[in-house]
Amino acid sequence: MKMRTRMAPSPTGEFHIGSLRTALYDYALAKGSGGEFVLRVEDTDRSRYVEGSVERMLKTLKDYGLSWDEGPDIGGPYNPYFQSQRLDIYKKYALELVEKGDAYYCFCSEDRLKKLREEQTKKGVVTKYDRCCLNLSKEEVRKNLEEGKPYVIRLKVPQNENIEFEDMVLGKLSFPSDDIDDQVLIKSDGFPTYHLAVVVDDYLMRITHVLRGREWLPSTPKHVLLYRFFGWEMPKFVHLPLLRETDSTKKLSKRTGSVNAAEFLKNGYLPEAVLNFVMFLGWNPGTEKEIYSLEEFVKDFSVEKIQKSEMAAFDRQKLLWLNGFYIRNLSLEELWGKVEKWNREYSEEAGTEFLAGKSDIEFNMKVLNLVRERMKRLDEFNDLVSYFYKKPEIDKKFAEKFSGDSKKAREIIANFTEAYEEISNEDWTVENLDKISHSKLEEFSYSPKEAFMTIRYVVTGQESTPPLFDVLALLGKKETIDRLIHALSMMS
RNA sequence: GGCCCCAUCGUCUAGCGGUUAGGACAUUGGAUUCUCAUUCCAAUAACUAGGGUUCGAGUCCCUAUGGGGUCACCA
Repeated sequence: MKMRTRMAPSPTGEFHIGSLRTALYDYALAKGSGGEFVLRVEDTDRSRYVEGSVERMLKTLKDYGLSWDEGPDIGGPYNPYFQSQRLDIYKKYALELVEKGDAYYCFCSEDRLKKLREEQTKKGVVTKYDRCCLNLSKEEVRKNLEEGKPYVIRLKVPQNENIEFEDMVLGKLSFPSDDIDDQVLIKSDGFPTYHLAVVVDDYLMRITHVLRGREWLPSTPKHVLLYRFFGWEMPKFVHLPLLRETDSTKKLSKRTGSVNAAEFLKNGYLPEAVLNFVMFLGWNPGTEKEIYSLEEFVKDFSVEKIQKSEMAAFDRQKLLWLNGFYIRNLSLEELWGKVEKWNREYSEEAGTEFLAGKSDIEFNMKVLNLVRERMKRLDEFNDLVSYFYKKPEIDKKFAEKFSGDSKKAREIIANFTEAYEEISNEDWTVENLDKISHSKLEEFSYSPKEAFMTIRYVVTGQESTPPLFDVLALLGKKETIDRLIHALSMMS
């Protein structure tokens, strides 16, 4: 069965990582069934509209490798895809409901509603509209309308009934209708609320499966009622687990890290890795496979395997591991491409310098090869390799700590400098450096640690680097000896 | 508070009446080693509690407890 899914974000801020998950599941369902994935902008709240957020959202989706068949940018058979451009449609349907007696005009002021809610809260009863305007006569309504009194249109929720529906994840669900408020359908500014707009649009756009976060579950009965009043067939509902931090029962929060989908890219995560990670936020194949490309995911994803648990944890530690895994499994060329791209887009913002960018590509690839398994994020590259491109700053005291005293440190450096000077340029290889260095170790009875760590530090300015002789071999004879001599002079 | 939902190693989870309760992350130990990583091997570690149903329950039912969602002219 061909499925049509939709992702319906509201342009009220940044694109949340949870929305990326919803989009991914929508995409997989549509693509996996040969159907269409549509994007629809739910911009019915004018007060919260954020300039440029639609464009940023589309870009983020593309950056993650997702595409859509219909949407605000490309249009489609059910134009337009901005709800703000469909006002007439919602109005028409709302009026149809009023006509049939399933909705009614309400002229209550927001002030009155607020007071009403406060009273109800104080009494400890369900907060809902008291139906003050339900029984206004046609005359009164007409008069109010003519006077230009602000109004809303409310759904007339039937009393004393259980509203039942089926969710594909949770199964049969039932809500007592008496707890459901007479939801506003059309706001006083003429815009529809979410509830009216989704139902109308999902129907008109022939959406077959509605995927959304679990927070929507309690308002689904309202939608069910709307489908019933309109006499429309309902789509399948699929409510997804909420996202939360590991070690916390709280929702995902900015304080513990990014929640913005685009920010992960900025922070050096690979889109493939984030996507792979996001796939498992509420779903898993029931097998032990956990590395998934988008294509594989589209093939394996099924609604049946979506978790029933309330929340799925966003394990940042695991995301980091996964990202490192992806980095290590890329070919050198692919990885270099990603490093370059990251630096082009984000290094300035991140405040790091892409020294390798000005250097020889062949050399760069060798450098990358040495550090790749030490990288968990793309942004770590620049710091990891800086000493290949510029002389390090070294600290005298620090250089001495490996051998215990300054005299010995100088001695080590001098002896190795001398030994290395005897190696010809052609013989300046990892194997030779290794052989000669070890023989010097024996000759002077240095421990491997004191000697090699001293050399490592004065040449690179770092305590941890790739294997020492790989580093020296790549750095070249001249550069290595320059640095050793410089260290010697500053230490004496 | 009302309504609704959920409950397995430290963490994320698999499990859909009979399993030595599986995997991954993390942790610890070992191998490799000049450091840091990587890689490989190994170890530790879980069914919230109490009642039922059943020959047999992590799995089905009830209750308690715990957690979460939601109660707007926001989505």
